[in-house]
Amino acid sequence: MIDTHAPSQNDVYLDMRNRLISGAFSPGQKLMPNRLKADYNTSASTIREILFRMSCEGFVDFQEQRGFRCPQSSEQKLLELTHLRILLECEGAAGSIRNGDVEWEAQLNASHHKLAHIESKMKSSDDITPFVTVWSRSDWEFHRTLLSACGSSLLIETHKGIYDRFRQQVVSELRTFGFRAETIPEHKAILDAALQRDIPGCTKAIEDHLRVYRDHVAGKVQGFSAG
Amino acid sequence: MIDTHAPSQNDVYLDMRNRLISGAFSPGQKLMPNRLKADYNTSASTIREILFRMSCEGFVDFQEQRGFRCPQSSEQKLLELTHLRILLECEGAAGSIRNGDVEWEAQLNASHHKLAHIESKMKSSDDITPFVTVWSRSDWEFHRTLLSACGSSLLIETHKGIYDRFRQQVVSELRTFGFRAETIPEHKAILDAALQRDIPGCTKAIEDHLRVYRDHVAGKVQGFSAG
DNA sequence: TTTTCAAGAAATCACGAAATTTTTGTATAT
DNA sequence: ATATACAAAAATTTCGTGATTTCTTGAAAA
Repeated sequence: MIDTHAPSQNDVYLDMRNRLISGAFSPGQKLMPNRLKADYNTSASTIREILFRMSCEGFVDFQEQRGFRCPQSSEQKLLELTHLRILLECEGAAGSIRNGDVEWEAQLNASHHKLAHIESKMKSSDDITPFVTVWSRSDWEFHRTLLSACGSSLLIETHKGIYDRFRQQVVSELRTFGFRAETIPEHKAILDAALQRDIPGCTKAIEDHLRVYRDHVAGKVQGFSAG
Repeated sequence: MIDTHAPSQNDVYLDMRNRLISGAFSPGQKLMPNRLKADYNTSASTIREILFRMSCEGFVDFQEQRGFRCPQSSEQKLLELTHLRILLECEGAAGSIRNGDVEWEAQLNASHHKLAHIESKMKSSDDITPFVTVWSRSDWEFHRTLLSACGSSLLIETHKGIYDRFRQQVVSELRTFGFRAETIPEHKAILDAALQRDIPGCTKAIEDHLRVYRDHVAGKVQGFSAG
């Protein structure tokens, strides 16, 4: 956003959404159109409109006459988000396993390869922060590809919304962005089961991958650090 | 909307949403703020903002620089909506069965009683149109109550969004609003299984209740008329 | 110290006009 | 007759303003 030209509404939308998801605002923080307009070289009305849009999707809280706020994080929210993400992701993966062709297998392989590459570098690194942005994108790319052949664009869209809100919560609660050393074998297990067309196995692998967030909430897990 | 005073933004939102769901606009029809503002005695900007909100929820289509449209109906959409509705409703019902207390049982009984009352009147009536509005509300109330004790407000909200879009599609494809004579025993089966805390049975009853829309799409069912 | 209240500051909301883009209709050329 | 170019009309998007509401501040009373 250095260009002096006014960016398109959609650019602003995408950037704001990204900032929200990646924890650029602290939970509960007020999001004021009059302040934000400076960041994008547009008017307050435009920002307001965009904030409004995002409040429907759950990325910002909105109260009439009280403006917009970055959503408060809570364990309950993360629990519900995890629960729903598991449900949608298992259903979508099952669909892809049933319908996916060789092209899908290839794409899944490719996205996992990139993800594994980054994750192995992160594992052997003290500070993961420089990787976090790329890893985030790769993790999404892998999970997105997993569902991409399920045949239901509605399921895919719904899952994306939940996935992003899940990420938003994880970032604000765990400053690791959700990366753990264990994600490496977990992602591998998902990939293998999917390529073997093993629906129950894939379902289980996805549950195992995300179960940790449920347990975290339930207070059963202490360590969340990477490495 | 006869009052000359400007209604609150939320009133307009609710009414527009209702019109969209109940088929007041034909699929593909343009939704222009400049036209619509007359219906509500507000400005075009307000209408625009509301339309934006609803585009996030999927009740209207939006294209940049091209405005808003009532969504095109398609069999594929109904299929995907049905699929997702089954998934969410089964999961939510299972949660309610696990967590629901006596109060939940009572509410479920009450909402089913009202629903059954209307449906029996509709069954013995030639023209169902006068009942359609009340029936719609009752059907929603029953299914909402079914999930109300599941413990996840996120699941409830997500389900509501899908339910409403499902209804929107059904209305535009089948002018019966989705009522069939068979819904009466189907609703009863759902109620009974839920009260017996029979999760597999309830899941199956829900699937049986909604399966007909899948089959309709697949061309396996001809008659959709009520009675 | 805590609570109440009022005045000032700040933010939100609805509105309509200006600017941009798309669509429509007509004339011209191939 | 079809296609292209151009102009007029219509619709969409953006943005600044004023009215209304909410939030903050600080002094007075309990």
